[in-house]
Formats: sequence, structure tokens, C-alpha cells
Amino acid sequence: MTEQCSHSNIASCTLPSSEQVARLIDQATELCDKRNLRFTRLRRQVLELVCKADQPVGAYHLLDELRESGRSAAPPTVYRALDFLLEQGLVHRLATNNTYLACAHPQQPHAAIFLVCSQCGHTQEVHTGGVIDQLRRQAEQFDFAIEHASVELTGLCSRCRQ
Amino acid sequence: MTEQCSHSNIASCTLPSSEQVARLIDQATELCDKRNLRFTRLRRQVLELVCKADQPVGAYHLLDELRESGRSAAPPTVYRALDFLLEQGLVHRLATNNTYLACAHPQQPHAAIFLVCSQCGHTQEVHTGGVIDQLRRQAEQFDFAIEHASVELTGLCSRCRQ
DNA sequence: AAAATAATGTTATATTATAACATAACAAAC
DNA sequence: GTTTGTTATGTTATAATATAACATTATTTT
Ligand SMILES: [Zn+2]
Ligand SMILES: [Zn+2]
Ligand SMILES: [Zn+2]
Ligand SMILES: [Zn+2]
Repeated sequence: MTEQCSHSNIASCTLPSSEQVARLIDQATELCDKRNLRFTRLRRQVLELVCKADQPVGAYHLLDELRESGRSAAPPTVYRALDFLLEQGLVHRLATNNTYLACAHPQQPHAAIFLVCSQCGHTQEVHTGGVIDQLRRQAEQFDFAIEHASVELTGLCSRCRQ
Repeated sequence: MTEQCSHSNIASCTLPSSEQVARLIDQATELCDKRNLRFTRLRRQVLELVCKADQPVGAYHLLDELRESGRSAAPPTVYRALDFLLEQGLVHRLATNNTYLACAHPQQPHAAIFLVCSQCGHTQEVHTGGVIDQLRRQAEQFDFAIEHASVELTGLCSRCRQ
């Protein structure tokens, strides 16, 4: 997991510290508890793997990691866990490259946009009310009610531009 | 193809008229001519199929239609044609549902956003400089240079809301 | 403890897309 | 107009992503 918080952009290319991962797992535990949902060992393990990755990861990469960890796993194993995490807003899915990444702010529901580096894969989640509001206004002009906004910007990150 | 022009929103749910399809084919012919590219029979046929569809279509749907038309075709047949059309800006690809639709304004390069109805599949291409400009500004704050913006809004279209 | 529910295991298969190499069509050069 | 190089297409196989269907296990409720 990269530091995806738009408020601490400077550290955005550092590797995920174990503290950051632990914090997200704690938040997830609390959140599932609050919602009376089972944060099972499998779901926790998949979230950990997604958090630890320094880039969005594919489902089959997670599957390999689950297997390496000794657990018996097949595609449905990982897809079901990912579906749960997606429903709970703990991870996001990037449609442009079929990958999954941990949400940086799972506590409150939010719309986000993603900056995906086409060179190094580094991906940053940005919470920006402004863009989403403007999209909503645009959609309203067409009498269109947005249920989900997928905004994925592909390009070069600051590091790769230098 | 649906009428995707943001200037004639009212007709957005009408079926594509053969004139509209013919117009887009003409534009494509002219455009390829200008660029010294070969608008072959296959490429024309695939573009026609995409244009005639009243919704974005999947690659394998196009493949079936090619075969029904009597042509020998395999997956690479359609994907290569689609790649060409994508490169030339004649069609767009929707990442959220792996479908392809004809560009409403292939003449000038542009960034577009898509309103995808989750109920009827109707999809509208909207050209809106404002949103893209704001996205670009947001990205600049992170020293990020956008190469491609994928903005796909899923929700209910006006017809399905009633 | 029994019954109901939810989660996971397991096998098979669907869907989307590309690799690799052969053939054919076309364009440029001779 | 034939050779030569280039581009496009045909063809077979396979990769990558995702889901269906049903059996088993774990958890919760009664
Ligand atoms: Zn998030
Ligand atoms: Zn980068
Ligand atoms: Zn367009
Ligand atoms: Zn609709």
C-alpha cells in the first residue's frame, strides 16, 4: 500500500509501514464490528495483502500469495473476499487495469479519483469533492442520477517525470 | 449507436438512423485518408457494427456479428480492428463494462465523460471541457501529467428514472 | 442439541484479451 | 510489371480475469 492520503502527498512514494497496515486493519475490524459483519481470517488476510502491496494488485496475484501462505485457495476464494471488502468500502477496484487497492479512508463513504502512473504503476487515491460535485452537476443536466463514478487518470507520476 | 452529441440531448434515446451511421463512416473514411491510413473493409465493417448498435457492444458480440455476416473471424480479427479504431479516436472503450462505442465527434481530439445507465445500458458521451480541466488541475497539484482520463459515470438515465 | 444462516472449499466454465506464426494484400522500388 | 518490403489478415493456441454451481464447514439463532 502506498500512502494514499491526499493530505500527506509528500510521503506518497514511501513503502507502507507496518504501522499503516496495522492501522487499516484495526479500522476494518472496528468497522465490521460496528456493522455486525464477520471480518474473518480470510477477509483479513486478503485486506492485509492488498494493504502491504505498494501498488494495486490483481486478483490472481493475491491468489498466488494466499497459496504461498499455505492456505488452500481458488479464484472464488479471493473474489469473494474482494467482493466483501469492496462492498464495505475497504478496497477500491480500478477498472482500467483490473486491480485492487486499499482505501485510504474507509471510515467515511466518499467518492475518489485515482492517479495511475503508467510507468511505475504507483497509484494515488485523491478525495476531491469538487470534481465529483461538478460531475454530478453535469450528469444532472442530462437528467442522469449517478450511482457510481469511476474516475481513473492514467499518466506519469512526479517521480517518473523527473 | 445512440445519438451521443451533447448538443442534441433530446434525441439521445432514438435508434441510430442509417444517415447517422453513414455520416460517421464518411467521416472515418475522410479522416483515414487524411492520415494516410488504410480504412480496410474489415475496419469499416467493425465500425459500422459499432455504430449500428444502440448500446456499447462487447468484442465477442462484434465477433459473432462478423461471423454471421459470412466473414471468417477470430478474436484477433476484431481486437485488431478495434485497436485501430481506438487509436484513431473513432471508437471509445468503456473500462467499467469492457465495451466499445462509436465516438460521436471523431474529427477533433477530445476528452469525454460517459454516462452509463446501469438498467438499460444506454450510454451517452458528453464532451465537457470543464470537468477535464478541473481534473487536470487536480492532477497538477500532485505533479501528475495526465495521458488519458477514464471518466465513467454509472447510474440511471432519464428514461429509466421515470 | 437442532435448525438456520453465512462463509468457505472445490470443480468447472464463462468472459475478455493476447501471443505467435502463417498467409494474403498492398505499396514502393526497381 | 516483377521484385521487394510493408502492412493487414487468417489461424491456432493460450493467457488473464471472473463467475456458476454445488458440497462442506463454521457460526449464529432457536
Ligand atoms: Zn477510498
Ligand atoms: Zn511513476
Ligand atoms: Zn468521442
Ligand atoms: Zn436507462
